[in-house]
Amino acid sequence: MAPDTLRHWLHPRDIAEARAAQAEMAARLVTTDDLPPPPWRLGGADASNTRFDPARRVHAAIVTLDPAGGVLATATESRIADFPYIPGYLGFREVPALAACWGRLAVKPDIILVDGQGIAHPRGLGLACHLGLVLGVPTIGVAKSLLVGEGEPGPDPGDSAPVRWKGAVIGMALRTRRGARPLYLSSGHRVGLATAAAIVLGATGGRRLPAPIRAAHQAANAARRGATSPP
DNA sequence: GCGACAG
DNA sequence: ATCTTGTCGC
Repeated sequence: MAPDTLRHWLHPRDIAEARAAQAEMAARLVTTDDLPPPPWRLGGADASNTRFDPARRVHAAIVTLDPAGGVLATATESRIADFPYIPGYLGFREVPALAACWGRLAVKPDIILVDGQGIAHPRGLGLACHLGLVLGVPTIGVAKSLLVGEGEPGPDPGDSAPVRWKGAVIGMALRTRRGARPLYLSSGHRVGLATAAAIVLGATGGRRLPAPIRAAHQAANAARRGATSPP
């Protein structure tokens, strides 16, 4: 893509431009499987924010795990976000820092599990889609709550229910652990929903969140704790 | 106009 | 997102 297109996708000057960038990206999104053959190295992406400064400094992390779950590589990036947190526009706040993490990550994963929505988003372009398009890498949206749509799975691990919104299925509510709130999965980029569900369920290991997301969360928190300057 | 609202 | 360790329960 042209350099200025990347600027547009990462640093819109206002909401109108951000919406236009999301429309461009949505037109390029691939929501069916376009993956290398397994086994895959799974990655996790997440960001941590500071209390009392919720709309400024972001601490992002991407980790790579081997098929057995061991951490192969970690990269973090702490910076002042140039876009505030606005529901529906999270990508513009977190993707620039996550892209910096990707550039320094010593071992790249085949698929990234992203802490946020994929296409289960008002304009079909959640954080996972945004990151996948900017990096050109397969991604899965793994959210802990819904932004749009509805869906309630049964109580047993593995139980699922479609997430429906405006008459269409946009994702899947998946119970990964008994007694815990479900996860909401949706296609990010180049990964279909069925494959996404199999991958997430296989990486759960008895916990609510899949291992790559947990590892990324820990790395992002560690970056925040260890960050210099104002907490 | 009112309420909802990933992280 | 963040404030927070131990504690109650399966």
